Amino acid sequence: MNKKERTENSAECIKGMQAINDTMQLLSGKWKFKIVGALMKHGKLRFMDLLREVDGIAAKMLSKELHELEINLLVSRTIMNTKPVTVEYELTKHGQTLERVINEIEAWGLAHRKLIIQPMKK
Amino acid sequence: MNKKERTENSAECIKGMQAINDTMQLLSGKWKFKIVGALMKHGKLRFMDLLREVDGIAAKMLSKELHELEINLLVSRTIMNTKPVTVEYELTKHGQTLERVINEIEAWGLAHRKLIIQPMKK
DNA sequence: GAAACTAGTTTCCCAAAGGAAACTACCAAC
DNA sequence: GTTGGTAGTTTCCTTTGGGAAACTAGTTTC
Repeated sequence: MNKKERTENSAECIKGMQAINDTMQLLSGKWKFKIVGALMKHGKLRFMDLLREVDGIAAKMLSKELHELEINLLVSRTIMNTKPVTVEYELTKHGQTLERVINEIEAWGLAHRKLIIQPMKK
Repeated sequence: MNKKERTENSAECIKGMQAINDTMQLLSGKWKFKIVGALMKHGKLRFMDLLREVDGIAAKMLSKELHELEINLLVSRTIMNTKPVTVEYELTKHGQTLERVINEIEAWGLAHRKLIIQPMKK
């Protein structure tokens, strides 16, 4: 490997680390994955639906997390012209691209449970 | 969908959520992904190597995170018979299976940066 | 006009996460 | 015997994350 290749390789490394940071920052915390998961499974959901669907979350946290997801263009927020007003939350097209990531994380978790957690109990 | 199917579907849902929790618990925090990433790229690394390689980490955190990764059988710790003693950390076979997860997270982060972060600057 | 639903916000508090610096302990080289 | 390398641990402190409950505000139904 010559100097140019090493420099490029190092740059790739840093870029990759940065990319991992980007993703994890958007999805860090106790609730983001669960909210995205709920929206992935049900499509559109209103605030109160999410409050019921995401087990254990408080209104404050739901509100805060939805804001952050909206700012990052992963979730859209639509105020409906109903009485009383309802608000629909939905994954954006960009938000839907998280499916592959979430599937991998889920698959690894299942495998880990089979390989490590279950055998430990016996 | 009959009652049995609904029950099974709901059980699948819960299992999937649990799997996501399992994975994220093991890899939560500011440093775990970076440590695993460093070991994935370099193979074996000693404590001081990691301290230098993982940018910004303090000895306390590195020590704590390595313990947790070791307990969860993702990283192995080998004391070498050298003077002064050195310790080699390495991903276990199980730890190496994280590669697909990390690749997806990295790929999504890169795409996100191209789609959302870069255009915002212009 | 009181109760109940919508969608949040605000306040106050606690626990967990994380950082900086000092410290232990062993060994080698100078 | 002092400096410097190995691999950590300990202490003390600040920041962040998160939870419970009360509160705003508009609308509808009884």
